[in-house]
Amino acid sequence: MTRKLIQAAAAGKKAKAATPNSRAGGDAAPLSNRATRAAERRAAIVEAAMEEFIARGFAATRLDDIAKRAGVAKGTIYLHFKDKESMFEELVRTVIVPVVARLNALPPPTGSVRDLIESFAGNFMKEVIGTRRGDLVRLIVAEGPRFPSVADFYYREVVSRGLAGMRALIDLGIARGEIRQKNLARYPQILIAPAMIAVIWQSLFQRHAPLDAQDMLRVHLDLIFGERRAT
Amino acid sequence: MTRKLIQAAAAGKKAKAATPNSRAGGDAAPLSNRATRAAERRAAIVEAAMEEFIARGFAATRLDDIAKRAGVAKGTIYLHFKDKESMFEELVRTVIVPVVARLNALPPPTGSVRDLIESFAGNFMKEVIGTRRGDLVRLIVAEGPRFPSVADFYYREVVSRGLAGMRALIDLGIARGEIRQKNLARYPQILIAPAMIAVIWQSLFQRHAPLDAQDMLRVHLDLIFGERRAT
DNA sequence: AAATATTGACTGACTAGTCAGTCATTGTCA
DNA sequence: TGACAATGACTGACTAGTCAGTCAATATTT
Repeated sequence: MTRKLIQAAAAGKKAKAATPNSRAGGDAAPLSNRATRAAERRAAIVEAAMEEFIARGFAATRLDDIAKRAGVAKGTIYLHFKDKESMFEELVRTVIVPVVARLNALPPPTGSVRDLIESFAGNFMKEVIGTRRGDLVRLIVAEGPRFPSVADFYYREVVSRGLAGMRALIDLGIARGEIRQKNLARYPQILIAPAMIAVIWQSLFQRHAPLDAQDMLRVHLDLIFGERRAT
Repeated sequence: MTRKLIQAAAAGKKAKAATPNSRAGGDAAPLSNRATRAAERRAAIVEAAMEEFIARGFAATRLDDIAKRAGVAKGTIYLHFKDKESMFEELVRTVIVPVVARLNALPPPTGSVRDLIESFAGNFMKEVIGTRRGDLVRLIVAEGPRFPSVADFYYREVVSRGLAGMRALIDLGIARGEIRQKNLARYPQILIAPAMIAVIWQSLFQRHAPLDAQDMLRVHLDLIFGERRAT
């Protein structure tokens, strides 16, 4: 009997939740399609899981909390993921993949290398630092050692590609005479370093001393390209 | 009977360890066997706890494992620390404090600023990157958001001091004409950034692509001070 | 009605923290 | 000095609670 009441409540909740269908996609279709529905569920779980993992770390995150946040029963999670661990791994993949895709959609290389890098990095700052994505990076740094497969994946898909891209830009800059330091091409990490610092700073020390990442980046680029003449 | 063996072993250990009484205070005070022993225990617990926390993170670390590694019963931990959480916090303090102390023991500023920074950073690399201390930094990055008091402490004792020191050096470099970029003084983080990257790289990606931190540092300094003439 | 999807109560393994008891060490007294 | 008492550091079995993962019951879709 307790069961019945609970079920009724659950049913009510579901019915209610089904109406305000404010999904990202604007289609008014009833979504009675089972597959669509399942995909939505999965997306909700991924979203909720990311939130929780970022806030508490892998070990301290409870599946019950993820389920509650996703508006789903715990069992449902196991319809989509084998266990907590592989959920974490798949989650990182799921979130990272579209980022990689966008990286691959290269903007046409026009203008000076400095402008290219500045606009690219500026975009990066805006979309990563201080956002959920930035927190994800910190999460990977935090849990990487215990999830080699995650670290591997991240290295392969993001780090190595990102560095390769940076290296190409640096080579271009060197060829065009914009960059003096030829050795820089050996360490594209140096180009990225301030951005990484900003990500970490944001989540650890922002409250103590706010950091203007954009401005820091500009100073860093001045170091590489030489001081800029008046804008 | 098991008990007897353990006790005997402990006694033996104590006798051996009691001799090299290298306390900070130089007083030859007796330090009654008992107190010495307790201090040793505490040190063993701290050491073991650091190892475990670094390897597994805060939440996934079992006190039983720490106790076992320290050669101590679980209850003993609670004679030294209030609970797991405050153990973690105190542990970070305990390990960091001597580092800060050494930072404060400034080396006399002789030679060029570049040499100063290079030797300082070189030392840093050797003592931090790829060592337990480096792992501790990563641990702080990982757990910081969930332990504000740890992040606060680390910021106050290490980050702010380190940055202030760097800023002083940069100012000196600017005054002496070794550094062109005046704005660099506003972001000493840029000076530190490659070192942080190296710490993180070491623990996440070393296996995929080894990173010569020393060399990277050199390139980075070339960026700041200008390319170096032949060594 | 059958097939499929979802639920959430339940289980069992695991662990932070406790505490009554032990015993080496230290202190006291003859 | 040697015998005895007091101390408190240390132990580890135990408690109380947590949480990942399961599955029979229920709901929904076809």
